[in-house]
Amino acid sequence: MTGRPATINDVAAAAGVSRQTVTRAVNDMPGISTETRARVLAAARELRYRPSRFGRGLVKPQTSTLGLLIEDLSNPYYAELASAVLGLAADAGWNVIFGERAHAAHAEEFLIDDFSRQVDAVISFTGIAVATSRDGLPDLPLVEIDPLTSSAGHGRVELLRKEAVADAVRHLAERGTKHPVVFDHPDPSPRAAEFIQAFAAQGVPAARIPSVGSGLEGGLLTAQAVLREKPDTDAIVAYNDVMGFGVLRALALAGVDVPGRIRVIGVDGLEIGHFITPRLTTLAIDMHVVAQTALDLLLRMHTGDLPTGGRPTRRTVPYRFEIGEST
Amino acid sequence: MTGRPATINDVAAAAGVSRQTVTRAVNDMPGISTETRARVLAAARELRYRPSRFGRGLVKPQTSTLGLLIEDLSNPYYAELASAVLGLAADAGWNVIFGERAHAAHAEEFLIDDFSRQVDAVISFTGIAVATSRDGLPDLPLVEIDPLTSSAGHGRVELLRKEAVADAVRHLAERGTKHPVVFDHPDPSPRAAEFIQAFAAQGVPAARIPSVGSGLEGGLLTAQAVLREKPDTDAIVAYNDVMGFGVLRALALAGVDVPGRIRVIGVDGLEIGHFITPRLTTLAIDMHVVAQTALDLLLRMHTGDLPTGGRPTRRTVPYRFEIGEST
DNA sequence: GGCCGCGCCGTGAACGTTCACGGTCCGCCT
DNA sequence: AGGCGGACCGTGAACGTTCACGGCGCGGCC
Repeated sequence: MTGRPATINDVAAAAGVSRQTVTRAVNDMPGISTETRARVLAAARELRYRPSRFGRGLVKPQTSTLGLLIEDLSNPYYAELASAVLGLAADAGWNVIFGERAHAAHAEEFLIDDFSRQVDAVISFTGIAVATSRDGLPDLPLVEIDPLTSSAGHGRVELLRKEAVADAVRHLAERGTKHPVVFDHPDPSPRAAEFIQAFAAQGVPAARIPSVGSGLEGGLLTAQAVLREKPDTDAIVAYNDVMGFGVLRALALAGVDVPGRIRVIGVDGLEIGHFITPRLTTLAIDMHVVAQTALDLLLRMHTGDLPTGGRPTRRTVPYRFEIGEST
Repeated sequence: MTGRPATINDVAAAAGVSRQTVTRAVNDMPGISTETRARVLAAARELRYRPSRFGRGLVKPQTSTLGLLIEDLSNPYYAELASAVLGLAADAGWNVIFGERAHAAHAEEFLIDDFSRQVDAVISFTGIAVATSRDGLPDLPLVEIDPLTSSAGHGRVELLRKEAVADAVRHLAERGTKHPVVFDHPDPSPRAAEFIQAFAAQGVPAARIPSVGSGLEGGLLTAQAVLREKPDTDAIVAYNDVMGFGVLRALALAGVDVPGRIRVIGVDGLEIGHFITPRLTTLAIDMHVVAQTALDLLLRMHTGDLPTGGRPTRRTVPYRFEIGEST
């Protein structure tokens, strides 16, 4: 009884009609009498019939599906992009399947074996390089946002920090910063390097601090470590806003005056940063623009307007420096 | 040239082999010589061939897809659940398609016409009642989380606030709260009613305040309005944590002492609430448990273990009262 | 009364893929 | 020399749905 799911033929047989009549009943098509429709729908209910999206997709103009691969949805930074992509994709008539790298232990194989088979194109917003082609098959359209490594993606949206970093560092220098520290991943990242270089250009030596942990907790712990080990620190550049919030919390707990004794600046421009006391100075970016750019690239790759092989197509979106109360 | 996408037959013809050989080449199957494989893959590349997931899904054991409908991904509350569902679903071998109500102007039709056709089951975490059955067809498995109205879903995860609300209100009353206000949606919600009722049980009259706007900004604006119009207010129950952050910001801007003059409490238990100064007192819930419960319900409906019609199956997850620094 | 039109319903074909099976060729063994 | 196994490749069928078309019966019009 609870064997394989019922097909349209089962329903047709049960109702004593043909496939086509079942289709007409199920899809609200004309050319069927009210009584027949009722009889067919009753049979469908009885058999728990649901039309197979595969059978249908084979015939009907296929609704396209986009895979969105992000690092961690619980970070508002990624959530904001995800939200923007979702809205734009819906407008374009696309469905969005999510993949989360943080929670998928087997991320790589997942993407290759399952994900890429369910999807017509991929937007990746995770540092790592993703492999989208199984041995020899043509790549599916892939747009990478802010990729750390120069990987195999053939559409790239690069987030320009240079200008904003310079503004931020100048801002700090003008306010007398002498001993700044720059939080970084355990592995050196270009982001931290840019800050340190910009400080150097202002004649200020900045120390790179590999953060202990990540996220809010990581920001807090790293800041506490800095307070202990580098007591003359007068500015902290957090790796991102979320860590910046953790830093602010650590400083508040330690009774450190911000920005009086230590100035704090984040990266991302999360909305909630505007509502925290003190309001976090940050490098902000418009996620909606990022999403729009990525999706535009992707759609054009999908229609064949842009190549999925050869040289990557690049787009850039700039950060802007946004002064809060924490500097 | 850039007409319809290439099929397996096109590749077979171009390589001068049969369909089956193309399958063998593409899927790494044995029984094909190295040279032939290379020739086929070259042709596939040339024609931009990608196997259709519909054609394949029709034959192979179908990977199931779950639709997750949430209110607004940019609210960390929903993002946390989404993240949890994503992880658990991936473990169970399910894909997850997202729908966002806030960004889908045409949410209802979207769900009915597109969404429900691409999906084998639905988890809905939005207040509104969703319709999943197109006229007469059997419902697909649907689990609703914390549904406002008693709607048509046949799996329900209800979030129990009663106990925690009582704890919170008692906590406030013990600390001498006399004139609390309770933020609410424009339309009266059960959540606010529960708080007001609990206050009444403690002999404290609480005022219901329909919030102006929602989110961080809404919390801020509503708090400012309260400061103007109800200056004797000594406690604010925000509708959720995010609004609570907005409230805290408004009070900080106005120089109001928290919790000295006004105590603030939120609902949700967001992680970031622990890192804000003052740490927000809140009603917390474990989103991972919620996700697990919902998914368990859903999977059992999907396998037919639980009915998708008849009386809804209910599960409950309790909030717990969590004392921070804001009360 | 014959013809047309319309409402209702059924029949082949097609969509793109994989599976089960059958065929061909070559080399090797007896 | 004949047979046999294995490597390689091709042929129908099946998956579940929709589309284009064709058939039937009935009422109305000339």
